Amino acid sequence: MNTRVTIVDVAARAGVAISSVSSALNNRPGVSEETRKRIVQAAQDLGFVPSLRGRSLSAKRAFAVGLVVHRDPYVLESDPFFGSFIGGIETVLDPRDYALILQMGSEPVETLDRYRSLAANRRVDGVFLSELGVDDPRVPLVRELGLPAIGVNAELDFPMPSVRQGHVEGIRELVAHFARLGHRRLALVTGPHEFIHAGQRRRAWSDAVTAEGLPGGEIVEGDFTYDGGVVAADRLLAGRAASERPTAVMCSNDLSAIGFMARAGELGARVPEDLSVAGFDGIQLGTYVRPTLTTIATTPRLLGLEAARMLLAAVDGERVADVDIEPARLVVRSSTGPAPVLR
Amino acid sequence: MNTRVTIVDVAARAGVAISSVSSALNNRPGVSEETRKRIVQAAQDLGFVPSLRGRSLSAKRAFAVGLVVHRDPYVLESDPFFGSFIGGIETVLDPRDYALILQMGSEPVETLDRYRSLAANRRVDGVFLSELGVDDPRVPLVRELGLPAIGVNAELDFPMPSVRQGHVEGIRELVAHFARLGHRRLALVTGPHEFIHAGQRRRAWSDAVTAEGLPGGEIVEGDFTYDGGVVAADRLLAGRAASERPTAVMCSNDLSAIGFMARAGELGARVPEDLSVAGFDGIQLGTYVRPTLTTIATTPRLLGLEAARMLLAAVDGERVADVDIEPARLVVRSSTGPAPVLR
DNA sequence: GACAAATACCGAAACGTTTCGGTTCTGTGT
DNA sequence: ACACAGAACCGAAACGTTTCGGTATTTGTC
Repeated sequence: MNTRVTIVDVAARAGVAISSVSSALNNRPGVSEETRKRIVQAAQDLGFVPSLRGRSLSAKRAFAVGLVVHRDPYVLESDPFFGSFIGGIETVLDPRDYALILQMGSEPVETLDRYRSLAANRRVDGVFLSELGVDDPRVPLVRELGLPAIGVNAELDFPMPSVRQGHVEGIRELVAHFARLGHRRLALVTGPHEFIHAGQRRRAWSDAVTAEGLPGGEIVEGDFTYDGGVVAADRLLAGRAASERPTAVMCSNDLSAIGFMARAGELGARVPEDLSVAGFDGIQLGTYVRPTLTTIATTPRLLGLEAARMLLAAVDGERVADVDIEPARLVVRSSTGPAPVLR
Repeated sequence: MNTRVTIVDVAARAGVAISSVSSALNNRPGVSEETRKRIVQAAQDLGFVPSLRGRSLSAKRAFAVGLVVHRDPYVLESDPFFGSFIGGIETVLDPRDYALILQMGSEPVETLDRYRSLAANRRVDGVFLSELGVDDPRVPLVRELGLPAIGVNAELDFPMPSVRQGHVEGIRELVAHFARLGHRRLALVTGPHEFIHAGQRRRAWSDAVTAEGLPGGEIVEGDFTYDGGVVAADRLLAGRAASERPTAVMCSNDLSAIGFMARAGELGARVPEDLSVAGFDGIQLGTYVRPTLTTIATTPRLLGLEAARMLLAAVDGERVADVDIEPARLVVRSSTGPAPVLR
């Protein structure tokens, strides 16, 4: 019973050749308006849906794109990024009848193999490259595999098209915010140096601090986790007199900022009275914790949307230009306040 | 240059017919050991990878399975479940050369359409049904579409094969834990009643409370979010004398428990001195907050692993039996303690 | 009314596998 | 020496589409 209706059924019902059906349904020229109507009608009557498999073989396309996430599941757990990012991707993929193939590799090596097998049997027509590392081995790999790819928040000299959300503006706003509040002793908690976006945020921070004419301040490396924030708070606050502690800290993502705040409280630093803390990302959780977290809000959904649009264009063989979406902006909430008066 | 090596190339090099190559490479009988070796060698020399598209068309299979997530991105954001769940799925899919197609629908209606189009062009060979609702419309739909499916944490009378992780044991352990600590005034914060697992946890709770001979206590409906926990804390604690407040509360997931704890603190209830709070899930965040969260720890990775194994079996036409994985167990941390002494 | 050009339509090949029926070959038993 | 079973191998069809070259038909021109 369950034999699907194919193009030959439609052709038979409309009394034409299958090539005509194909032309009619794909709006190719060379078929009269009259028969086109008849064919469309027949297709509709029979509930014809072109077989993806047939199309795929003939068109040499997979009609799918790939996203390989290489993260520890437990980091992913609290990661706001991919949910919204994927949501944005879907928005574009769906109307074009493309699908998203998701792979997860915890080990970096494993990840490379995923790309390799994705390419080997041509399961995808293109891939996203997100969470880029410095000298990321995936870049030469996809190039070698001849796989169209779009970089997400890549460096400016990235060798393939890339979509970016500016971080400079937001960070500059934050530093200005700190300066206006009278802070002089700043500190930064970075992400792991092997991620390029960690380095980007770090440089933007240093530039902004210099531009405001403030002292450089300490920089400690975190790891984008809650725990990393806790450890950073220990490094910057534990065993120090109030006068030696920084009064304003930016953490390179919200999760670590939240960990930082929690530990700061335990170490006797009240937020924001003694210490201002800000994050980066704009995750929901930041509006729930007390005090609510000042942050630089990103829009991963938009990033995904634009990335998908670009990838499909690249798959179609178009030359696609880099895109900069609306930069991440400062969102002031209650974890930042005036610098404490020194005794 | 980029023309892929196909089975005919292999056949030519080995000096045999393509049908023999196919037989040899798929370990079908009817080809001598000698020529099999020769064929395998030729395939290796040429770096032959069978085309998924060709196989797909011929075998009438997509070699992919689907997962449709229907959640608000912002709930997903803090959701530990899918990261690990998907990780578990991949473990099984990968060696079998299957891929996972992920779709996200925020609207329930949208979700149904996703399943429909997934089935219409046969993009997947089967799907997972997770986060089941009561009278979930997806069930009749996949049935009508003739799509193999596996339920995840479905009810016992679920009409298709399903993998479950027991929640009864852990909840019974938690209630016993509360009883042993001297708590008599209990309360439960549920999930939205339209999710079956919310109902399941609620019933298990009531049963366990009765079994321990404790008074029923209050039950308020939450929504699995941090905010829902905050609201529930207001409902149960605000404007009440200590003697009227519950002394032990279980929230139906960790995120809402964390929200509950935060608000409880603001309302002057110290955790765990005045009030014991427990969650359900076992997310990483629960080990970070202070006090660390007592919870009932689930293992979504195992759930995904088993679900994928079952789905592939179902796709192969096997009759697959339900599977119960190791139940979720109580993990006592520091958010629960002895009941306060009444004045 | 003849001829060229444009249009509508068709048939077959191509995409890369698997499968199935058929042919050739080898070896066994009589 | 012959029949015959079984193994090894082959050719072609099938899966469902798109594309391309070709033929028949219409239209337009002089």
